[in-house]
Amino acid sequence: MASQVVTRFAPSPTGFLHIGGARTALFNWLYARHHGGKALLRIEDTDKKRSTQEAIDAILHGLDWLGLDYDEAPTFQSGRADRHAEVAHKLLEAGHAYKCFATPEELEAMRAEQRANKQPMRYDGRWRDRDPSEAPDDAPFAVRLKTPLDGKTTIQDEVQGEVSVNNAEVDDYIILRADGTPTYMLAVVVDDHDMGVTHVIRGDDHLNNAFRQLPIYRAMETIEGDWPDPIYAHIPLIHGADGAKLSKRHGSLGVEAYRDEMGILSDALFNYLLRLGWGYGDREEITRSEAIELFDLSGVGKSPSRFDIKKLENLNGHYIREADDKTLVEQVLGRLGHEADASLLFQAMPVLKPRAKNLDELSESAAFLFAKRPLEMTEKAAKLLDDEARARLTLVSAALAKENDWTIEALEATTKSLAEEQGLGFGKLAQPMRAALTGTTTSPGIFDVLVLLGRDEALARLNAQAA
RNA sequence: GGCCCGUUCGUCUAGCGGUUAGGACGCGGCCCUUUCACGGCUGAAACACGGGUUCGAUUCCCGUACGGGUCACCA
Repeated sequence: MASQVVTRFAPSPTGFLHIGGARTALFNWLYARHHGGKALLRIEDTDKKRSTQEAIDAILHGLDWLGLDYDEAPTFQSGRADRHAEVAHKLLEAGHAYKCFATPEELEAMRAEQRANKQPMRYDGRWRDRDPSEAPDDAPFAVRLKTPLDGKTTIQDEVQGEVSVNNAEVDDYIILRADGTPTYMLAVVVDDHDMGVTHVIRGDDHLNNAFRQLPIYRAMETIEGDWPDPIYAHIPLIHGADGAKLSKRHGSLGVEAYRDEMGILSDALFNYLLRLGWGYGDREEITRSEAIELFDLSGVGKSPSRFDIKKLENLNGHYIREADDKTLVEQVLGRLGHEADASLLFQAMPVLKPRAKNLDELSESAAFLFAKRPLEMTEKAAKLLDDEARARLTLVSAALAKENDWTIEALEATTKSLAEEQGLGFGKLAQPMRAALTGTTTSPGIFDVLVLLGRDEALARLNAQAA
């Protein structure tokens, strides 16, 4: 029986869930869901100095907002140090690891010399074959993995293809520190094994680590068996618009910043991240369920991709148009910063939402509904309301005041016949109306505005600007 | 510096030996139109460079250049 697919997302809680991490999480989640396997989450919080509870919460909330759920409670790496040490000791006993008594100062001197001689900076194996009895009594020691000296290791990466590294490139790195705590390299392997992870999908900044981690699997396989190599998939990193590594300055914000500050919808970010570095023919707009159905590692590109906010916003506009009005009303209400009439907003939503590419724009476009007289005018609107325009508003106001049927159809008929009667282009009436009614020069159709505002408010706003 | 990875329009990508090199975002034009969007049509825009292999290379191989990643008792 083929083993079930198990993937994991393993962030270090040293900051928010940024775009790159979110995409790694997404690909892991999609791969598991596509194959009917398990998606797991592991918090790599072994660096106590840099890990914070705030970061853990931010990551959890970010994943939740994106709609990525996990099949088991998160594993906290910090709670598994004993198990990691246990494996380290098994490796030690079996001769796959050894005690290194070199001091940090000694190692730094070694590296300085290598640097000076332009040699690769690697541990030189000085304690690899030395008898521990040569060490001073009670001297502290770290445990190093005894990695193969020659030959080469090749992996079949699901994204990068066949990748080989000469074993000589991999030095005997530390798996257990002098204080007995495990290093990242050991912890990852032990946790992945214990969690039953079959597919390690991670950023390609870890590609070299595969060749460091594999020797642990192979050693443990010989010791106790049932430590098969995982399948690796190293996905390219995301770069900023300028091609440089993503930083806070250009796009590597936490996902909650996209939600709160930029008014991006979860569905839009999900879709955007999916298409960044992955393609499926001509498909652009892809729903969550389609994504699960279509996603595969073979569609992941090998080159880094740049973050493009314009495309995200375009997609966001699409999802705003698709979103149901009730949800959008809730979102906008939270952004308006004042008490607003939810039912009026709901009524207006169908004509508001096709015009917005993010929730801020949507909220701004709704502001005129709740504005108090006298309306604040934008510069353009004020300029538009010259004496002639005000005179026209008087005519419009008078004509509309006689209108009993306050519907789009009736108002349009009345206004258009007035324009014809006066020998005016319709725009000569509509633009001043828009300015008077909304205080701006852009809005939904003018008759939609009239109806949404209601007879009394609409006439009052028109009269306020009429000559 | 050693090692590893990458390179199709500005950006995201399709392509998997023979295509007028396709789509999307963005940009220009036109249409729709009361504004702004939406929508429709349309235009400009790419195989990094040099060698091979081959009847034929965007596609396969090797270099070069340019990007990126990684080399801790961090993760």
